[in-house]
Amino acid sequence: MTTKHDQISDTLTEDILQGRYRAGERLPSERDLSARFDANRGAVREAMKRLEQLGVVDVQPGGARVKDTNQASLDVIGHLLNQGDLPDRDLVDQILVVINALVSIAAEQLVKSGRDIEIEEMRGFVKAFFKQELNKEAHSLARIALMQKMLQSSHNLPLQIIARTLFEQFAPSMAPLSAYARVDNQRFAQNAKILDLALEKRDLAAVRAAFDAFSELNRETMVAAFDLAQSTPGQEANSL
Amino acid sequence: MTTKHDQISDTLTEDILQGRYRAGERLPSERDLSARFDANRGAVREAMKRLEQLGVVDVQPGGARVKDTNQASLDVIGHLLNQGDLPDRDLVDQILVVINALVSIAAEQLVKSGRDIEIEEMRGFVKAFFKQELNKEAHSLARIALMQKMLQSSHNLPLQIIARTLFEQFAPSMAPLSAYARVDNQRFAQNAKILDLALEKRDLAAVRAAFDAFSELNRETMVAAFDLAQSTPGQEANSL
DNA sequence: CTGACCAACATGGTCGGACCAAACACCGTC
DNA sequence: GACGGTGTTTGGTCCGACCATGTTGGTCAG
Repeated sequence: MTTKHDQISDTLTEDILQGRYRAGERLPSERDLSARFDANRGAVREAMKRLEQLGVVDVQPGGARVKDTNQASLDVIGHLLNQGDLPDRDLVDQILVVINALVSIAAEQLVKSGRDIEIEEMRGFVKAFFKQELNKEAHSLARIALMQKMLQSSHNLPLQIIARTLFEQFAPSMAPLSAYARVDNQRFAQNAKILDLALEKRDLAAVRAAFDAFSELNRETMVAAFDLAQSTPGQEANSL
Repeated sequence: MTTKHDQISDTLTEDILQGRYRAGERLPSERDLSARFDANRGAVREAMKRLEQLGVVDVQPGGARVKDTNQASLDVIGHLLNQGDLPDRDLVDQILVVINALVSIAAEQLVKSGRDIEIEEMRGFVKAFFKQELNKEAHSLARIALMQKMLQSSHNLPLQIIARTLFEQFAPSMAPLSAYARVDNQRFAQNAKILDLALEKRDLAAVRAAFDAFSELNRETMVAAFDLAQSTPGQEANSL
């Protein structure tokens, strides 16, 4: 069982994100909330602290007011994705754009100032795509490993934090869609070879171009899976 | 006066980020902490909730364990910047890299799918740099306005959230450095003209290149100011 | 009727003490 | 030395209370 203050904060977060409380509006008092959730005020307060840190609410003496979504913390993304049966398609696309861009920066940093060893290690991950007989799961794991290695090699803390935060919220929402994914191994292999070559030469522009192509292919794959899932609804329960 | 649980969470955050508690180590119990801070356990619990949400600590029945920095939330950046007299130079550079990249993505999105009106509005902000008689403050404001307009035009929520979060933590740390900034108005104007032209044509590659150059110039300016400040210490108090 | 002022009320912040279930540490048993 | 049980510690929750401040509504002078 999850803790009580987590239930409270989750419920309130959902309420707010779904617009049941408009931005600027005042939330019920802690005493009212403790009555509504049949909980002690202390538990409610802990939940409020969470909401506050999530950036969806501004707690002040006199009352707690709801903030606008775009003033929230990055962690709201996960909540936004979990609204409804399927995540919002636009949001999914936006996240993919950002993730790809972040990994692209990491690649750039790697080429610019990475050690030779790191480049070599990176090429090892890229070479995983040369083998075209990868099945769907192995392919997915290889893509994730590649991205994570890239981020790690960037030696850029904010970059790593942002990417991880985004990814952690994104992955669970996309997991049920893996059944619909269709990966074009050949195109991935093609792109991987170009990327590998660019890495070997440490050609910044080439790496950038190759990696963007790689990312774009990745994004297309996921968006296609998403659209396919959306047009074939009602199979959420038996995906496991 | 700040609230008590804020003092507690700030102090503990600082302690952890400065390595006084190693990753994996257990934090003192809530009861011990409430004694140390001469506070009620409820206040400590609220502080712990904040630390937990900050991602620097993992609270579980049995004890609270310190997490690794790169598992933290993006909000730790501000705390990391506030350590010591002057922010860490590498971290500052990393943040600038990320911010520039984010705004660059926004620019890309704008060119790809922005409405004509938005492009025009954007050009208005770019044109602000044509006038070379801008003083330091006006120039700084113009740069910020340009970036924010760009992010807003991207219609990418995660992007906006990330950029805002980063910027909000970054700006206060950089404020005292504005005195050391030396802006090369001419180069900015030059870059602005190229960027303006690229925007007019909606030439994606050109916009990207122009904007990257613009960002790089921006970054150079700030890093230079930073280095100058670092070599001229002991003037923190009278900067206002 | 309008506007300024003031008192009563509501709200968040803090406190002290208490109980529970689960995790942990210790110790004797085998 | 490995194992199991027990007592302690820890976080999670509850209750009731007090304070300072913010909010609200009503009163009163203009």
